[in-house]
Amino acid sequence: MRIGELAERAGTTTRTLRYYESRGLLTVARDAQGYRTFGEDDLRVLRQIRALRENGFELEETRPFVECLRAGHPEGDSCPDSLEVYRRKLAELDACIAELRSVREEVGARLARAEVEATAGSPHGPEPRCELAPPNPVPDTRQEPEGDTMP
Amino acid sequence: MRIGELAERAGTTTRTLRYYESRGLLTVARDAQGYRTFGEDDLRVLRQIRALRENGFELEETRPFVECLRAGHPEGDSCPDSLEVYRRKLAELDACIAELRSVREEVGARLARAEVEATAGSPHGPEPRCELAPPNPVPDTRQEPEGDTMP
DNA sequence: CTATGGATTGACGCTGACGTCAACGCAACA
DNA sequence: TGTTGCGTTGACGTCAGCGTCAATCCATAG
Repeated sequence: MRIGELAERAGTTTRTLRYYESRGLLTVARDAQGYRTFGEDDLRVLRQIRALRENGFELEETRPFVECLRAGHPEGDSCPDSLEVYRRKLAELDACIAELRSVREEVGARLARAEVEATAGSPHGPEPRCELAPPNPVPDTRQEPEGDTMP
Repeated sequence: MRIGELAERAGTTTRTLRYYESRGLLTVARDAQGYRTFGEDDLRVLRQIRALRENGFELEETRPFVECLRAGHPEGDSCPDSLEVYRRKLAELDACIAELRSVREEVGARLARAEVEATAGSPHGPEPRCELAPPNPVPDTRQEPEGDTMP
């Protein structure tokens, strides 16, 4: 199987696969023409990666799962490192949910307070979008002393 | 008041203020030396912006609040456009929280399932971080038909 | 006179996960 | 002999919100 077929079967693009390879997540063999050659195991690895990505895991966080699969285990989460990633993600999710709820309450309160002074307008279609957790962690380059609202 | 003082009083940097100006959020007068000159109203505008940003509002979403303040209203959320932003943000937050909870359940279930097969390891310090909502909406360049898991 | 401190503009860097060219090679089909 | 159609590498673009120089100017303190 070559890169185009694999991409299609995995529901992604060739660019993505080459990117994964550049990150060391895909080990690639070449044929006589210099074309990348993949097998069914690579497809399994890819599906694992995509499944995790869709749940908001960073690419780097999928590495233990990939290595676990490549070590011959039937599932990517059969290894302790993968479980550790699960646990970290759960903690992240819990923290994120708590934070979002607190923000939600504050915004809700502000809206309610502001709506009292003036007659409100007409409801209107919203277009919500959401971020799972990791991508673009809002550059926290500045060192924060201790307890800070995390944006 | 010049830019350095305003930055310090608002708890931000001069770079940030110049950036806001470039986005049209700050209207700036210049003195004889070409230095930017600010007043107390600019400080109020800035505080409004920073407060919203800390709650996960995009810079662009603060614009109605800024314009509301500049229109002479005592609060940035005294105008209908600002309220509309509040409502949109509430919808976003609700959608995001729901999504995160569903992911949390799935990851939790996967962890539980995987923990059954092997004796688990030692708990270990997590380092959670969180995203409020808008920044970096995970490039949805591909057109999705309808119901998709939003990553 | 010069050092210092703050101001100015402009331009590049950074993060993640790719998208999007460009310029090319290689094979099969007409 | 084209011409598709796949593959290759390399490099730049994207999104937000700034950080980080660099070179220069201005005024005040010593």
